[in-house]
Amino acid sequence: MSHIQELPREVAGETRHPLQIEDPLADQQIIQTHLNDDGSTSNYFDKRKLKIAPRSTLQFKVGPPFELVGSYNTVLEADTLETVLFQINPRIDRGFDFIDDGWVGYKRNYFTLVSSFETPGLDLDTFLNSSFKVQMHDRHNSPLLLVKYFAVKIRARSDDDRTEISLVQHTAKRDKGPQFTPATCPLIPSALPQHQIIREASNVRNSVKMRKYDSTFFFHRDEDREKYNVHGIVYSYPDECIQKVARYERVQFASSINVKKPSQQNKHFRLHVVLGAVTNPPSGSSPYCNYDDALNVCDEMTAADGSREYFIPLQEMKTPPLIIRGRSPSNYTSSQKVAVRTSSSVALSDKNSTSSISPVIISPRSSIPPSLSPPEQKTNRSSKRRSKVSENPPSLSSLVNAGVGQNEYRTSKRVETIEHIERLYKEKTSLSLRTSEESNRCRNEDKASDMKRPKISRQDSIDPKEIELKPPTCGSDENIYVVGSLALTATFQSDQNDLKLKRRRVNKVEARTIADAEILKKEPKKCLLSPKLPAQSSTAPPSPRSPIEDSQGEESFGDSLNHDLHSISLSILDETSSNYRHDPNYIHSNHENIARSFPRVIGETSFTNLYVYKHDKFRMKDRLPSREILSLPSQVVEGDEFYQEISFYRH
DNA sequence: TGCGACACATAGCC
DNA sequence: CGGCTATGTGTCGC
Repeated sequence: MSHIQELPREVAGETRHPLQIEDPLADQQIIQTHLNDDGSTSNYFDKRKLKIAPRSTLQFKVGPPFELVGSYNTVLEADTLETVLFQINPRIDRGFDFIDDGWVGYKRNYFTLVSSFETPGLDLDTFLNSSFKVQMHDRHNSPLLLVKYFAVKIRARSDDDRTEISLVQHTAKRDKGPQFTPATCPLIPSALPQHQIIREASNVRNSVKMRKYDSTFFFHRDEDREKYNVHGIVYSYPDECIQKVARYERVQFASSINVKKPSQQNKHFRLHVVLGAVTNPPSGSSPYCNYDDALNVCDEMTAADGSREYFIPLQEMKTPPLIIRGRSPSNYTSSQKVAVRTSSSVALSDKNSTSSISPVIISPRSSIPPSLSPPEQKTNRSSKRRSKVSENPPSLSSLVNAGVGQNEYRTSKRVETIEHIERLYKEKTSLSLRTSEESNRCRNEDKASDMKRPKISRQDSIDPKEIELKPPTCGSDENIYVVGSLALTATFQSDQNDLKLKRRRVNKVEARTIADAEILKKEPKKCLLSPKLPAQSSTAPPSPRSPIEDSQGEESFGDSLNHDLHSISLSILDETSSNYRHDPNYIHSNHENIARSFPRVIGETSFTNLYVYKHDKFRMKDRLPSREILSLPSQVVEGDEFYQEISFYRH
């Protein structure tokens, strides 16, 4: 089903909010939410400005779309000699945020890249029972080589000087476990599991859950031995358990990379996914020795049994340029940094507390005067550092929370989570939110600021319906307080019942991004043509339901999806115009109590791999001109000419 | 200055 | 619910 068809008319149709869409303040939204194909969301935020807990589901997000680099050598079905078509199906599921029109990752953090491949027009059983030969395009006399198996591998390279960049992978044990280079992954054709499935399956240890996901990720050829031809390719794969999806999790760029050019400009990197056919070397002299180094046509590998194998590339895709932020402290903090002081855990655990007050104060790190900071403790490596939370000086607590009472102080290093904030609402606790400047002002001019904002008091309960998604205004409006993408507008309106109502509506809403609206506006015809391949449409589940067959007994996809949506429901908006812009004069109506915003311009195709299937050739089409900066085309079709960027593999 | 190593914090998993 | 696990990132010291 096409996203486009689900578009509410108000958004798809016309230029309903042209001014709002252009609002430069939209760029300052702290969290940009994008609806993924499967109904889950990707929440993009700048880690300089917002710290989210390492295990938060908000750390999962769909990364940049891949574009075709090229298709290379040809594979023929051995009996019919028909050409086999291939389609790599990659996606990034963790580690890259869309910030300021660019895709940004962190050198220290993991990313996840998953990929499957498909053979359009060739069903799986036929594939498994068939034999395949690969023909080298650049050698007239090249023999047809029998394909042992198909495999994908990933590579990274600098976009500026074209050098290859090492990738490293960790196990879940990280420092305590081994490091290794992402392996070439033998694969059989399969659809790519949806983003939500990758999330759910990311750290599964429970055997029931492992079984639940087994058929999604693995094919066991020996479980149905009679069904498959022992001469089919399925029996030349190296293992009984064959992966259907390559999951490269916990991947990082080599720690030695320089993320900036000598000029201090950001370097750009790209991640590549290469599908290849793996063969044995032909008997006698290897015809590849010439190719390997000079033309980089194929790579020699060593099989598990020690024999030589060759990886013959068939197709390659790559991301748009990626910015990698290094370890510089500036990449972890800024004057705009949003941190949170919350006693949520206290409020949540201290059921006996008579206080309903749970302040959440946003302030920059710099808002804590050094004199108020806990005294520095010089520690040796041998002694554990003390907990920053448990040893907060009470004097600071009383200062920061003056007039609030028994709330525990949290340092600005504390992680903010949307879940935290939402939980506070759910528990009907109060909260007050501040921008950094506001926080400072509050401490320094407490009474004065209270007078400036007579409607808001830290003792008052703030109704969730007063929450709006707004850009951080940093004091431009005294009645707006910002937390993440949330802004509280000072008002006395309060109606707890509305919350449940809104939540329900939020879960039903078919959210669209303004991005989609804008792209539709600019390129209505191109966008209405589905960018998806027929194969993608036919292999993808028709609805956001789990494709996993035996899922009883486990939390359903829908349930977990609801959790996920629930946790970010405050970011999910309808098409009301007031949700698209910062409007300090906005007056709440009963109709629209929870503001919702999708200000970032990200088109649907930003998250769809950029290729089209056409005349037995894959071509990168010059689509999405308004956002072409995201993915400079590696291939351009102009008239009958076909221009292609030089790739890892030259032909 | 940047990196390896260790440490802390915190949500998810079981 | 409590303990364990995984992972973003703070920090030390070279």
